[in-house]
Amino acid sequence: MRITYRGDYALKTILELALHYGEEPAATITELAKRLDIPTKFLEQILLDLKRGRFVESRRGSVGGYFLAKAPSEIKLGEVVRFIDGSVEPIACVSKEYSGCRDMGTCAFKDIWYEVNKATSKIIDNITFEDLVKRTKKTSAVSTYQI
Amino acid sequence: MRITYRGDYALKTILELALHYGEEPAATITELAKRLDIPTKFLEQILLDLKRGRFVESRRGSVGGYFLAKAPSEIKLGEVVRFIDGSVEPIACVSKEYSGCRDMGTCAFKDIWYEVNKATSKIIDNITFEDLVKRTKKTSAVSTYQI
DNA sequence: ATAATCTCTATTGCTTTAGTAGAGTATACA
DNA sequence: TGTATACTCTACTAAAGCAATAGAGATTAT
Repeated sequence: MRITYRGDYALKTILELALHYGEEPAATITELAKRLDIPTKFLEQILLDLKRGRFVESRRGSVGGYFLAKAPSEIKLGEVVRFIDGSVEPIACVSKEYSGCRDMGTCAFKDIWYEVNKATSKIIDNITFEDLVKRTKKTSAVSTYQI
Repeated sequence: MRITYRGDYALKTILELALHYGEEPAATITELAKRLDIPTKFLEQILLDLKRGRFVESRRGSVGGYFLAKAPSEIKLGEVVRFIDGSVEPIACVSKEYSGCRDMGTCAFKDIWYEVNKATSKIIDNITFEDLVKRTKKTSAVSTYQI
C-alpha cells in the first residue's frame, strides 16, 4: 500500500466533511481547498471521483457545495484508500485478479505478502470516519507516537 | 510499502543463493537469470546493488559468480526490502526525515500510518532467509492462504 | 439575468520503473 | 600469453503514474 497525495487529500477532505456532517452542503470546493491547503483544481477532480464512489454528494449553483453521502460511521478508512489509491497489497501477485505468476505453489514470499496485506487491512478496515471525528475533536491531544 | 519488480527479483535472487549457501560461487548471473526468469541485464544491475548493500559477494573470471556475503540466518527480509525498494511506510510523513507537514500535532491519520508501518515491519523484520530456505525445502507444501 | 458553484476533458511537466546497450575489467587455464 | 568466461560500470530509452493546471460548459438561487 502506498498513499499518494491524491489519497491523502481525499481522506482529509472526507474528514473535514465529516466534521460538518448534517450541514447540507457542508462546504464548497474553494473553502475545502483553502482550509486543507489543497490546490483547488486538483481537489475538484478528487471530489468528482469521491462522488462517483458514492462517498460524497454535491449541490450545484449559488448555494451549492459538497457533503457526505452517508454517515461518518458508515465510511471506513480502507474503503476510501482502496477506491482512490487502488490496491492495499504490497505486491500485485497478492490479489484475486492476478494470474501471471509461474510458481504460485512454491513461491516462498507469497504467504508473507498475504500476511502484510491482512495486517494492513485489519487496521484500515476497522476505523470509520466517526472514529476519526472523535479523535480530531478530542483533539490537540498530542500524538502517542514518537518519531 | 510497495514491492517493485526490482525488489521481487532481488528477494528471489537472494533466496536462490541462500539455497546454495556454502558453494562459492553459488551461481552465475546467467544461471540465476534463467532459473528465476529475470532479464539478464536487469539482474546484473540488481546484483551490483546487492553487492553494494553487502548482501552478496562475487568472483570475476572464468569460474566466477555470485554467493551470499553472510549466512542466510543473518539476512532479514526487511533489510533487503528497505535497501532495494526504499521505505516501508505507507506515506512519506511517517518517517524521521520528513518535516513538510503543517499539522503534525493534530493530523488524525498519522497515528494510523504509524500503526500500519509497525505492523508491516513486525512481519518483514522477523523473517530471515534461513526461514525462507526451510519453507522452500519443506516445499511443495501447499499455501495456507486462500485467495 | 447573473453570480456562484459544480462538471468534464485535455494537457503538461516530472519522476519512477523496467528494462536495453555496449564497452571495459578480471581470472582460470590451456 | 591468448582466449573464453564472467563480472563491472555508465548511459540511454520507453512507458506509466503522479500532481497538478487550464479552460469551457452546465446548474441553481436570487
